[in-house]
Amino acid sequence: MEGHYDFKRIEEKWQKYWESRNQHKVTLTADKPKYYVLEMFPYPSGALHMGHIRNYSIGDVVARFKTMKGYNVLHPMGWDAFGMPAENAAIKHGTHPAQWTAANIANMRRQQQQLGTSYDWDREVTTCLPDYYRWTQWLFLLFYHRGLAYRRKAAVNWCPSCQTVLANEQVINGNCWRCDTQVGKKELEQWFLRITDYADRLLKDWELLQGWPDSVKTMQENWIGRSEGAEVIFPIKDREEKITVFTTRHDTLYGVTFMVLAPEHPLVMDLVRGTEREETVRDFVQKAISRRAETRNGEEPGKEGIFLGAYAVNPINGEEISIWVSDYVLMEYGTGAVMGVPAHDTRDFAFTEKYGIPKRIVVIPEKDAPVPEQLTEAYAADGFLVNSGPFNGLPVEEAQEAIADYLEEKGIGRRAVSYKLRDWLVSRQRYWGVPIPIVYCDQCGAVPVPEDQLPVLLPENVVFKPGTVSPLAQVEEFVHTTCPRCGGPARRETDTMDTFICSSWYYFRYTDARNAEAPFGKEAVDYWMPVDQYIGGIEHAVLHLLYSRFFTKVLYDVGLIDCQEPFTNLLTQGMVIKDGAKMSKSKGNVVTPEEIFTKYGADTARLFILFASPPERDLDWSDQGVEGAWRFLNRVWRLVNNNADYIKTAAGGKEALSQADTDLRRQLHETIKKVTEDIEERFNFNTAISAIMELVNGIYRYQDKLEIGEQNPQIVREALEKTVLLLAPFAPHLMEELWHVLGHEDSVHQQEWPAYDPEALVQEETKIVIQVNGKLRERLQVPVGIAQAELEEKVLSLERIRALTAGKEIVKVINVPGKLINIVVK
RNA sequence: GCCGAAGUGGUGGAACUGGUAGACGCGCUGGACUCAAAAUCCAGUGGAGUUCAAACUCCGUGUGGGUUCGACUCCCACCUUCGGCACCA
Repeated sequence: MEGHYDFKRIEEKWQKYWESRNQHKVTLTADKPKYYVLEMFPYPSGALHMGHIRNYSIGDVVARFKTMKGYNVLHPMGWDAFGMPAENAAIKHGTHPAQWTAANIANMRRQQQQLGTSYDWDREVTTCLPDYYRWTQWLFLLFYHRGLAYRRKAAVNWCPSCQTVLANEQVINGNCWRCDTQVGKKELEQWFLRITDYADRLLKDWELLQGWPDSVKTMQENWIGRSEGAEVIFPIKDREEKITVFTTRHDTLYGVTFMVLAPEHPLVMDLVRGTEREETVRDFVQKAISRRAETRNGEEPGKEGIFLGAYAVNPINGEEISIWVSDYVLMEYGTGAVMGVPAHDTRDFAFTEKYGIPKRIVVIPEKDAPVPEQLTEAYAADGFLVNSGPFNGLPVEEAQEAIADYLEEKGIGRRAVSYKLRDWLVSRQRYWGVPIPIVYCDQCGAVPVPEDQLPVLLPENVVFKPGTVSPLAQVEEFVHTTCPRCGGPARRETDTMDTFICSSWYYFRYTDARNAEAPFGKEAVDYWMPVDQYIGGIEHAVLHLLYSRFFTKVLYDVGLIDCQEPFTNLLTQGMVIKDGAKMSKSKGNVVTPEEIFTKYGADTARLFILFASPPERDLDWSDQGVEGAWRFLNRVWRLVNNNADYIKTAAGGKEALSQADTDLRRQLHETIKKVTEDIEERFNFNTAISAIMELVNGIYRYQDKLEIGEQNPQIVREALEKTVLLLAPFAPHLMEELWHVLGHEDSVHQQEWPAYDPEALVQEETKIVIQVNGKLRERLQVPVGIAQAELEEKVLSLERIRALTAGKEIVKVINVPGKLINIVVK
């Protein structure tokens, strides 16, 4: 036998075998418990990288394990196939996005098959094909008819490099999430989805998501940014209009000494129109707006302001306060107007310091303490009210209730909630996306394309030129159409949809991927959904994962599905890094799946990736670590092959087990227990694999220590077969091979997952650790059932313990049965 | 600034509910096999010290305190790294 196994031959052989048996095809089987495991589908960029390999290896272990556990497992794969890179490639190389994408898909699918993944390819979903995007359009119209999709003119994020707008979630630190270019603002009429309607439900359904990491929940919570407070209505002196502000600190209403409007606030120019301030204010506002467009997030903002010459009246005490405009107030949040309480808000404090506005303290930390003359910084913490009329002496929390009641009673305000979350901007000025199924008619306005006219096909004859806006707008045959309502001439919407819409519902489509009558059938979706285990990168914490939750809730409300959350359990895998940094071409630390497949095969790649670290953590790529995984697989291969004949020929009657037999058998069943728990409860594949390694070492040691005649072939056989079964989800090809080497004719992946035998775990003796004052001093082998009093006596009579306790008082003896005895002496 | 995660040998990482710190792998050292090497198999491997040896002692999980018979694990304060949010009233 040669030194190592022929992975190429073995992996190809069994991939063909599985395919020929249709082994990974899954159908709705109502009497079997289902399990839906899903890895985030990839963008077809051209080739898989190690992050993909990690993602799919984790998913495949879960899928194969659950299959062996008797579940009807849905494990599909598909392509998030619309998006910018295809269009950029078209501009650069002249290939059509459709062809470029199809070629990439073909290559990546080949690599996934090479990895040995157990996908049901009959359910493959490709978002750029009409049989899929037809239903994306259908869903868009469903949102539209429910008032959840609407068009509005707004200042939106604009990426000059991608030549398109972006949703707020897609702007990362002021830069485009895809190309990292700095994002600016543009005033455009665009389509939005009303995700803000679902803000509260997105926040409240956490109890359905016990299986999600806290980090992701916190990130979504911060993003939604719910604040409870009040709106207060301030009349303007000598004018009809009123200004409403949102505040979370209505308890400090008596401390208001000024008011600030956002530069975009409509009242700003109204207040100065016709006064000598008009020009200066207009200048200021324009500069503030353009400055904000240029300011990167993270830069220290200026808090520039200017007085408008007008006064508002504090409704709670009738005081007149100056009205200002400043860039530190945002039009998009709350009401775009803020009451200034410098003594209790750091931003207001800084503003008054700059412009010499007075401060008034209305909260002090200790009840009835003297009110300080001066403040060096704003006091934003808890305390008791002062200078607040009838509310003096109340603690902050009670004062908020009392003042809110008072505002509502007098009709000068009300309790209110405000969110940071904005509606989802979904228009994109690009070609390679789903056409928005809307037609504009001079007579009828915006008209939805009727369902029976779907899909609105993406035209193929498009000219790609760098820097052109909205390529679809240049395709005359596409743009010019007739109005579905009045039959008159009309123009099609030429923007396409954000690709995050495509990925917000693909997991539903998998349950019924070839349905031509509907996005999915009710029976299929109710059987398979929700996804039991979702696996992917944390970078989607507030993008894809938030959008998908939103979609699911809408579809639930419509009655299309029965689940309110799409993903019951979420595993966010860590990055694959090398030499302390994320793999990247510019750093020159890239290892490609292709080279590992060629040198070691897929099983080694999988085993290394799963062994090197637990899935949520970053994984440090190590060539020597890969070598170790390769060596281990060969060690198993050798062990099985060397014993195959021996255990077949020597299958005799059951004899009494020797001590070595019992010990090996105990180790085997302890390993089964541990591996099962590690996979099932914690996804700790690394410790599961290490336990199997120890077992393999144990079998080697058993055979090394005993002459052939002293060994028990039945025990060896049991150990080898179960080792192969335990390793099957991790190294599916080699274990299939070895399963057959052991004389079986069916697939190892269709076997039952081994159960441990509790009787094999029973020990006659156990090791007790003995401590004196908490320090390990001795170990003692004792029978399992030993009486505790007898054990203590035995321990105290040990020579070494007597020496250590001689002349000292034994204060007490701690006895952890079966484990440890600690003698406390003084 | 706020929120979250993490800091353990030369190294990737174990230690699950407070109970033998360092499993398993890598690397390194020694041995077997070989003409030799590769491959493989076996053994050793946290640091310092005592010892012919068997053994034993002390130190040791980012830092400083605390709780406890006993702390990588719990509490308080701090340091460092990574990630998210960032004028959100």
